[in-house]
Amino acid sequence: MSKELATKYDHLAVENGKYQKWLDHGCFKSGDKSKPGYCIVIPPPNVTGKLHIGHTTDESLQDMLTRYKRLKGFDALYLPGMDHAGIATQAKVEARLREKGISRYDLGREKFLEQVWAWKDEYADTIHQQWAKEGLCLDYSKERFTLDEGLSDAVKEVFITLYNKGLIYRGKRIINWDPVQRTALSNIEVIYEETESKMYYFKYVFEGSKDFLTVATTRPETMFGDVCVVVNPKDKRYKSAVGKKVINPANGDLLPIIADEYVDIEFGTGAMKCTPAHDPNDFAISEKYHLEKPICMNPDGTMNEICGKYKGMDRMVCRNTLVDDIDKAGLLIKIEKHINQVGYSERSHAIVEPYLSDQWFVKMEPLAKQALDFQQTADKIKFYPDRFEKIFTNWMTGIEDWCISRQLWWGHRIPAWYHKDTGEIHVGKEAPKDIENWDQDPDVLDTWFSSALWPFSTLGWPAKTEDLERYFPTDVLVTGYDIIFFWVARMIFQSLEFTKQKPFKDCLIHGLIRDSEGRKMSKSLGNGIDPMEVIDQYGADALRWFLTASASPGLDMRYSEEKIQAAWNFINKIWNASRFVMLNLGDDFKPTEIKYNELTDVDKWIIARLNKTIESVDENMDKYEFVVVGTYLYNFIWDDFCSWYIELAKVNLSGADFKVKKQTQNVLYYVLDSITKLIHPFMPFVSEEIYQTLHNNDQIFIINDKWPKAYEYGAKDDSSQSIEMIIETIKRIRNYKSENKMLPNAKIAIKMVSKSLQRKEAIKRNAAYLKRFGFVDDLSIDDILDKSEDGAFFSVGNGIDMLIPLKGNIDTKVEKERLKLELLRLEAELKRSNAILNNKAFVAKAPAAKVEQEKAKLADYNSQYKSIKEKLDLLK
RNA sequence: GGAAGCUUAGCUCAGUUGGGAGAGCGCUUCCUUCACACGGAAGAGGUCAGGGGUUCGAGCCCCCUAGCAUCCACCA
Repeated sequence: MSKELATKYDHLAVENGKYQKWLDHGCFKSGDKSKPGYCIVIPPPNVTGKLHIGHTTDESLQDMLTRYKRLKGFDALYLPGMDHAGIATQAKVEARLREKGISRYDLGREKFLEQVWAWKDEYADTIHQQWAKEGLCLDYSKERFTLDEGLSDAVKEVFITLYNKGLIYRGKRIINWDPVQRTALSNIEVIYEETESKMYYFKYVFEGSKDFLTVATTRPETMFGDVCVVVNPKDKRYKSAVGKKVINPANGDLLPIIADEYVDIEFGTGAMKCTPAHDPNDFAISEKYHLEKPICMNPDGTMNEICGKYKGMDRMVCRNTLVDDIDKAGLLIKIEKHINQVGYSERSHAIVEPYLSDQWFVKMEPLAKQALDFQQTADKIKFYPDRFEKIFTNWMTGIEDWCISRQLWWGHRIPAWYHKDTGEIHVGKEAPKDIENWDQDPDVLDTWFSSALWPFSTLGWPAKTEDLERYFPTDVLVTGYDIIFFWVARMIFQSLEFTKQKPFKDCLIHGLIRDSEGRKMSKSLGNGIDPMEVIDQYGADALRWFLTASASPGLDMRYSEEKIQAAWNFINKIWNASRFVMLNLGDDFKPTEIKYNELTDVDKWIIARLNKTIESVDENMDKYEFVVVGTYLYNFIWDDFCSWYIELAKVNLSGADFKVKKQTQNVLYYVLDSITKLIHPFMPFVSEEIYQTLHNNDQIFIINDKWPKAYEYGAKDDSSQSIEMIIETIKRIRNYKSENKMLPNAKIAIKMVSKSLQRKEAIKRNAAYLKRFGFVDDLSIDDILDKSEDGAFFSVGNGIDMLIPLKGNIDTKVEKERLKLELLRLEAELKRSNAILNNKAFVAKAPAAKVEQEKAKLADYNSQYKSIKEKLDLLK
């Protein structure tokens, strides 16, 4: 052991430089064909800025799984990449330009895109540095970007194929229009928020009459686009009105009154204005009755030329001005407060305008059906937790067509050209030959269109590559529930359509990280946590342990610094335990073969505990139950290994028996070595540091080693009763001293009593531990207790009693009370145990092992009860 | 309106086919013993939201109620 660990865990010293070394030694390279393949693709972060703690959560889980699989002997590929993030990135770059007083239109498309690419390079760089700090074992030789050549080709391939199959079409539909970004949005990019708005009631006077009917609206400015008033045919109030005309108070136009079942008699006045170009339901009515669809707004949300004097006004200004004017004309009846759901743009937070516009759509019904059918097969994607499958299938059922065109510049240009004269559409990878006669569609595709292809486009699709063959379908997708619709669902139907396979076998959904008060982290609240600051302060290992080992699948978790500190403390504990081991192995230590049968009881005990831990960890890693894994590791390392084994081993290490010492050293080495691998997926840096130090070699890397095997030593049914008994006895002694206000290190005499030769032998073998940790200076072992002997009496269990002799110094009254309490406790146990065992249904139905276990407990309680009862009777 | 969650110790949360209520932090008492005081030892603290049901047995399964938060849909 030429290199020693520092006395205190220093995360900065441990983590600095390691990542580069891993890269230099190709630790993250994939492609070893002698092993089975395994693959996780990173959910590509947006190149809009820095990674936040949500990314770190995702990535910690993915990295943990990849490292685990590597140790398990897989050729595990963790594939990196980033997303161009159309709207988001363009908005950032536009905002930056705006500070200089420049708009994208000033620059023009080409110059503007140069600016965006520069931005992309800058932030890609930042993201790379962040991944390094997180310690992600990404294979950078396979890194992809959604706008790179291969992926762009995949996008074109998909677009053209779907177009030719009739699953992509261009049409004039009501879409969600963001007047700030000046682009169409898909339905899920609109966030509905309950908003207090106003309901305006206007008089619509009948043509040639003074009578009127009342129409209510929340958006008066759209009245310039009205084409009729609709009532329900069953509405008696308006029976006679149908077929007549009323005057639009906004512009004096005559509007026919028509009848349609769509109108809800109960709502408002029962008379609805119909604005086909600015409302999806009105649009449907206009289609049904072949009505005009006049548009009254410009793309930037100002009123257009059909609005007369309101032309050029912003829609909200127009609303107020128009209402004033109508009021002056005596046609305003009332204004009421009205709570309704208003749609806001996810990115710009502008109020979204339903707007009639020419856009490209993906026809969802056949694709959704394919995905839903697939989930009925045995080959279906497994969601963890499985309730998210329902979220997915519910959404896919009855889903509307996906608007995929965006009036932006940053993104995949739609591969469609329109003939200047004939209007003919050409869709293809290349432009038509007589390009001078054609104009390419200026729009780009929704950024999620390319993300949807990510699991296979990154592996080379549409080419039939070796990687695709080897790593696809990918093994698990890890992401938050907030993007199931945006991304997960779309990957599934696109993958099924184009590869005829699922994109991933498992889908692991995690929750969101909230602040310590349970609020969502957001820029406006300023409550976001920068993962890089946390890493600087506590280390990536501590942050990763917190993120992976304390979050239940699918549930949100609160961030708090105390929890990170607790994680740090745990690592510090591991660090110091490692220090202890290395100090006690010595500089020239070379492990020799562990001869299991020659080990002391404590050595066998820790190996039994290790075996059980490995078994449980394996089982729960495969179920993605990381909290359970974390609990097993924590308890094993802190309680079993640090609190008990290291302490007990001190006896072996300081003893005179060289062979015992050497074997215990071997076991310490073996267990610590196993621990480093067990924690490696969670804490890659510190585990590497300890591993290399333990092996006295900084040119070997833990990730290339093998995951520990349960029962490499010892058998499954090995009993570790003798050490459990020793531990129990030590606890009893400590408790007795504490209760009796004795110092913990007060010397004490004890008498251990058992009729079993085997148990007496076990006590004799392990007497040194009792002496050292119970501070026992006089230990005697007997077959039978002379019940008249004065002292504090205990039944330790397992047929062993203990007496702390007090030779006349005992307060008999107190001792009697203590024993009575103990009897009461045992009586309750006996009652419970008997009740269960006397139950025929239990004995018949419960697993045999469970029944046996209960019987053994009952026997033990009985013997303890008997011992104490006898002793108590003698005191009377 | 529909769906899927959550409610367990003072706080934050685990609790894996139903079989003796757990952890971290905080709190009390004691201990600077040669891995660790970012530690060790011993403790206190819970009618598992409430009510009903199934079962020999329920924190866990079923039903109802209340509170909290989420997603989807939506009427002008």
